[in-house]
Amino acid sequence: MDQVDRILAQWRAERPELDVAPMGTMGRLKRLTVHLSQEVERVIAEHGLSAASFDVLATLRRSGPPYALSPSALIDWTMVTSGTMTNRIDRLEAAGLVARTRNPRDGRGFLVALTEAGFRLIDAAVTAHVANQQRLAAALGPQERADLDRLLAKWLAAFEDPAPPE
Amino acid sequence: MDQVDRILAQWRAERPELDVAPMGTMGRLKRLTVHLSQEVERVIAEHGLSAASFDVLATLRRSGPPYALSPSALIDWTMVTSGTMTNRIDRLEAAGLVARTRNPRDGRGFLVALTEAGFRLIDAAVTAHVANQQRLAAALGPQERADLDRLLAKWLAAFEDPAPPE
DNA sequence: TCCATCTATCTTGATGTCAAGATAGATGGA
DNA sequence: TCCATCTATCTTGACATCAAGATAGATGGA
Repeated sequence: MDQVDRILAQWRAERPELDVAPMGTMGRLKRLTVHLSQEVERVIAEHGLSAASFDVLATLRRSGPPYALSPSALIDWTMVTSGTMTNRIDRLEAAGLVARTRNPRDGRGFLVALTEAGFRLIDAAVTAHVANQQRLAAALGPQERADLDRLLAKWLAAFEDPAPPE
Repeated sequence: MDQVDRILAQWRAERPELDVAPMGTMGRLKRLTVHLSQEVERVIAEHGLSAASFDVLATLRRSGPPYALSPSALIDWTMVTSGTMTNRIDRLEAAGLVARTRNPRDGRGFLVALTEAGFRLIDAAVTAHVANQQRLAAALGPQERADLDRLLAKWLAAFEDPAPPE
């Protein structure tokens, strides 16, 4: 009997004709995401980063040399709108962690590149982040983690096209 | 090979010493939550509500007669801070969907009650919302949904105390 | 070459959120 | 009764986000 069970019990008393089983699963998904995000953001904040900044820096870092992508490519990887990405890049640029350069192939666009400081910071932050994720995942056993991963992947496939973003 | 798989492949190429399996599961969890939230908010918006407003109205509705709770109780149910809840109540009050009354038992506090209009609106919105959730959950079979629910509940138990919020 | 159209990015305005602190009333022990 | 302390709620200021629209450069066909 967790918080979600209590919510479902209230609905069954007030609106017994509704089938609230999917609400239970989606409620657990949402609440779990909130709790995990709070833990993840705590560790990221220890490196002076917000989740939004970490997201962009990590995307650039894992893209490999020369650690530079267009704002459009960053948008495709991160599930945010163009306005949000402009704002994220502005803040990272002001912090000296990325630099905008004109895209030589397209005068409308830019390339956003990690600076030396940005590279060092995200490399250290990612190491701590991955260790933190392992700690959080330890609440489930190896088989359970594999089962969960498979189920999430199947559900996610209902939304995400198999084509790569770039 | 979904978007998360592509992200993991990049990390394995750039930082092969990191174990990114938990990152994969948590990434799927996060992305799935974003997609599901977008779908859920679309239907809620058809009733003129934001997810934040829906959340408060639904909490009041399922609490049963007299459909009134203190801001503190609403905070406990909804995982937001007191400042956020003040803002939510202000907007709902301005829209005529809830009313604040002094808490007769505690002069510091209030009771937030559904108005007649708020009750009618949330009852209609919840009906559509539950149908929408069933549609979204249909991407998995009955056994898969049950398995997923169990795994999420187990992980969630690492964060949520078994004690009720009120 | 020109221009209609498309695309990449940025701007604007409104929401929603949190952390930290302020305020006012409740509470219990001396 | 009084007061130190606790608690419920609100306020403030900073971010983050989105939708819609603006701007400037790219592109292809006439």
